[in-house]
Amino acid sequence: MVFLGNHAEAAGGGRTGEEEGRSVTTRRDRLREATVREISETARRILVEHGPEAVTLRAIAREMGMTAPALYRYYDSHSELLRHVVGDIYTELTAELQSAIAKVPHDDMSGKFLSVARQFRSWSLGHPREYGLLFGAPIRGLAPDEQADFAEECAQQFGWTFMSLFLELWQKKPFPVPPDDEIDPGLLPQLRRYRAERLGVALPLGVIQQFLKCWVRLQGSVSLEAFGHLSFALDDAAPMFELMLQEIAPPLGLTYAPPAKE
Amino acid sequence: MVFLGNHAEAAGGGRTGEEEGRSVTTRRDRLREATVREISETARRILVEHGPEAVTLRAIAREMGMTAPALYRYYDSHSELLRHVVGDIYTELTAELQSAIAKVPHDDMSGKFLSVARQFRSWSLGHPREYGLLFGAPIRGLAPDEQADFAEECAQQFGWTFMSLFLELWQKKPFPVPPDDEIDPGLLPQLRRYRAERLGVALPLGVIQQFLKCWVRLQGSVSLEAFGHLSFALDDAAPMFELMLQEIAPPLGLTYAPPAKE
DNA sequence: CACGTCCGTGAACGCCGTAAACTAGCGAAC
DNA sequence: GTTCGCTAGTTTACGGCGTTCACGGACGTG
Repeated sequence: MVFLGNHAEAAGGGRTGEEEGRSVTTRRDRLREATVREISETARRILVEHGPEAVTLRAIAREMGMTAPALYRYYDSHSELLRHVVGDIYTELTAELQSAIAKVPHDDMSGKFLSVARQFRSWSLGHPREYGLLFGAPIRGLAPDEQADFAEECAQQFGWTFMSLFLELWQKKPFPVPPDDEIDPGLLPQLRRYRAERLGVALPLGVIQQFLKCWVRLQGSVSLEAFGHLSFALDDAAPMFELMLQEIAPPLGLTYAPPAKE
Repeated sequence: MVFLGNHAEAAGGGRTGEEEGRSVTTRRDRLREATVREISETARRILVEHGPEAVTLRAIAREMGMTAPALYRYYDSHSELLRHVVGDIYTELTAELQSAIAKVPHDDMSGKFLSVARQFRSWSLGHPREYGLLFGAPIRGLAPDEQADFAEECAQQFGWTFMSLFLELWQKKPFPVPPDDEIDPGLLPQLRRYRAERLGVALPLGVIQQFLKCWVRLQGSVSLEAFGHLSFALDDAAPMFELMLQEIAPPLGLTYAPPAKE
């Protein structure tokens, strides 16, 4: 599996001419890395302050005191730059979720589950522009290149955060899952494939089905709320979210507890 | 309440100089209306064939054998044109859902419910670009003007399709709903406001809560699938959708039935 | 010192939305 | 029946966009 704990690496793509192996951090490389970081941060700031359509090469460069073509020294295109920003955001989100898990006592699985779910929601509502970029309609900087796409990799890391919590949950205290012969025959091969290709661990397909059911409810709720598609009726959908958590928890052998008042 | 059955009206905004009341369909008006329709259709076609970012004024005009500034005779801006396209799509979607309801025997509420849910999903998967425009991250042609926004009006009509089915369902055969004092106190005033401002009918708040719960699951599932956020694990999420319907139906007093094989 | 590599600029191309000035033609009024 | 006003369209133009290219200057290394 992918599963890398740290995320500050894989920066330079290995231009020609280096002799492999030794001190890769020449002075130039350090400057370059700093610039790359500044580009991402600037793009992110423009995204937050002025919306996704304002994240143009010229605006980023202007903000940095450069001209637009200079950015081509760092990214091949506007799309690629955006994809890296997306990757960074995924990584940040993943870190926030991990930290939400870590804040809970190690054996309190119910607490971990509720904590990560609530943190996902609150991050999403607190970063609507970023959320839209990550989970909105797949339009702009799309077209994942044939190469290992940076954003895609970070997205998998993000997904793995939930999946691994789910695995831990089932391994520590198995909850009832449907046997294979009660699972929709059209779903079985897909679950099998997912288990083989992405998980690579032996576990009942019913666990994966249960995971997907929960995931759909969780991200479905968050998406609707973050995109404003519940505001036709509600200003604050938090109670609906908690209601969903109340429904989701028991079948997983978890006990619901209301959020700690701050 | 709004509730207008037909939707082919309210075209001309009533320019100055007419003497009110009589034959509003002068020859010029007819031509103009035809052009307006052609603009929408062209924009829609470009959207479907080349994606949302290709729907530019110049592209639409080019396709119609005109120049871009001519379109300003019909719409004040690119955004306003897009909002009208959005409205048209909402209207089409609403019609499809209504027809899905109408295809089912009048007293078969379970059938109606399942039919409209499945039709919503299949329309969404069959029209991903349109779906993204309607329900994606709120970015592009946004900013609903102070005036009665056309797209917004069509969206409400769309929402009403589900809400009215739900109402009919509850009126014909009431299902159990939580009493007011079991509803989250933070949710109560919101439900009350929604009932007063948008529904204007007397019904228990628990019904509205139940409606919202169902709506979140339904549109949440469809959104995730239509935006490709389930493809990390599944090629075909239909079984997951059916699983959700199986869970949703009983609490509403409905009996699930698998989709008719075509 | 000389060289190559990298970072950045400026100008340019073809898109885009939009504004303004202008024109051909229709419909109605004198 | 001519005239007039309104309408639907054009051309031109401006600024901003992504992107390409030719150029220069700075840096690190031999």
